[in-house]
Amino acid sequence: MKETIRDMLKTAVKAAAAGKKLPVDSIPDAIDVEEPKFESHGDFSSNAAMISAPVQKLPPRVIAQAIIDHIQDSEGVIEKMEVAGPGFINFFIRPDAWRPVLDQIHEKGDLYGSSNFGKGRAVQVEFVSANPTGPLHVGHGRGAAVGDSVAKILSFIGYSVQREYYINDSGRQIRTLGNSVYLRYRELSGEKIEFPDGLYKGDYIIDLAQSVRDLQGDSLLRKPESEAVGFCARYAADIILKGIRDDLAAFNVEFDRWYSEQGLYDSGSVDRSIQSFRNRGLIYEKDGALWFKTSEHGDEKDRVVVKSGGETTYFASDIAYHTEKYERGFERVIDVWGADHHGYIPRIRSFLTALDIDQERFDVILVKMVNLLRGGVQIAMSTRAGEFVTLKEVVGEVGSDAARFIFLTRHYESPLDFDLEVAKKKSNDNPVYYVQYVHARICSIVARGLERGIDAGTAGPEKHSGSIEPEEIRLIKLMNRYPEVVLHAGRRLEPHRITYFLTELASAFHTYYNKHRVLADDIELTRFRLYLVLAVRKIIKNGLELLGVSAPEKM
RNA sequence: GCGCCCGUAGCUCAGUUGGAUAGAGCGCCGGACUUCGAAUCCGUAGGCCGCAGGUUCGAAUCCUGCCGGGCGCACCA
Repeated sequence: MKETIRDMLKTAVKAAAAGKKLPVDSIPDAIDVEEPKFESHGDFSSNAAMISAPVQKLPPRVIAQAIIDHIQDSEGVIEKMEVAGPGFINFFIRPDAWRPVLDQIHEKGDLYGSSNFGKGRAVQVEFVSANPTGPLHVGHGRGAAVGDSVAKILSFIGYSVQREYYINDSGRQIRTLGNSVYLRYRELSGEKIEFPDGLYKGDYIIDLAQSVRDLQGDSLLRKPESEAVGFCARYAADIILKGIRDDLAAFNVEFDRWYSEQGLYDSGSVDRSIQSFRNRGLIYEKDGALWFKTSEHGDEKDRVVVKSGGETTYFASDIAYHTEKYERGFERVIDVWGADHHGYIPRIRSFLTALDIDQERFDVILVKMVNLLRGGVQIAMSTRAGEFVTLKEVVGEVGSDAARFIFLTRHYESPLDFDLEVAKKKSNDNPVYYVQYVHARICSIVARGLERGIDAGTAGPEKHSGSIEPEEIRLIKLMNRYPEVVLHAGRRLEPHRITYFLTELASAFHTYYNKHRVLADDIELTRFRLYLVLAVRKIIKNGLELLGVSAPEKM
């Protein structure tokens, strides 16, 4: 509909110019056709005349009038047009002209809202990527919800998407994990242990130590410490990673690939990467360490890749990893990180510049923290002390749907308060049910219709020529907007836009439902309304799917 | 001290990448179930969009400077 109007504007300007009413026969691409906030401003409004003023060298209102005079409305969708305010052109759509939108929705079905914006380009979304040193907590849950939803949306707008989890399974933290488990293991074997700071203290470490004992008995005590620690590290990381996979599966998040950091070392990829940058003079030696010249490309200082002790840093494998991402053929790479890592961005960006990779091809989604509350009271969390609420516990308590939806109710850059009690509430406090309820309600209506012998599947508008209610037009207008909401959410990588849209659509539906009966006395009217309501159901389901939330038929 | 993010209704937050008169939910108060699901709806109140300048036809949005908050500034991960 918007495009139609845009086209009409272009042709009108050409026609006006041809008739010598305007000096220039084109309009800038920057013009907008938007839905005004106020109904009195029409269904659509354009700033074309104002934007064109500098080009046409005429007052906006004069241009606007000239355009209106030359609008050709071949399809007859416009009821009236007017010049308003400083030079807006307002369009009022004929109520009947909205009906074809319903046909489009039904024709496109599950694909309504999808597009080919991405043109099949390969994009990778890497998210969660939590170290396998402990269970996932709520913060990871938010990252998972955001990453997965972004992936779904991008896929829906025509990208070829791969979801990846980067496993930090090498380096010091894994050794720390091994040490932690090993010490607990010795403790369980009867030794008196002074548990040092800096090790992982959660109860899960003791559980892991116990299962090492169940498996190996006392045998590790007789082995050299490094070997024993190594065993504990590998064993613990495996178990924890398996737990992470399970937790994510319960959260309806699936990855296409689990990428091992250790693999980058084993394959020699890290060494090759370092060597290649060394050859190019981008990595140099100083004070016995190897440094990357990130400062030349925007970082505030150079960064160490290999410490003087010979140990590589996290940045070393990240260089290799991100290089590989592009070598694997991804045109776009999106990393989802916790906001506390934001200082890391210039590092990666400067390295990409060094690689001569266009910055446009790299995005970071920084997800801010989650404040977990219970009944308005904040729950204290400390990863170090091992006191935190896990994702598994939250999903177990409030359910995957509620958790995912709430994680996506805010822009990811905004800190999120997550109240467990609210998440469980079955009321308007809780937007998940508000939206899901629409789906269930419509399913229920359809079922009742069937009882009366009306098959909603064959319902249609064809014979209904009566007038359309304002609440019906409002619903159709909203649904008409859905494709661009999805597109925008995808372009900006902002799933919350879908959440907001669904809430708005749900609200419009509930209002409609309370005012008008779908199963009316008039059979043709009923068929039309079923047709309408089925379209709503389709979009609710589709939108929820993009958020990774189910659309129940009964609640 | 430097960098990034953020200040919008009592609370939690949106605001279509510069549009007309500022938007929701919650909370408060008052209403609506003999008919398709009340997990719903309807109504009222609530605002120097942190402050001060600037850019222009037009600013919550862009620029500068303050004030206030969060985070980051390692041969950490």
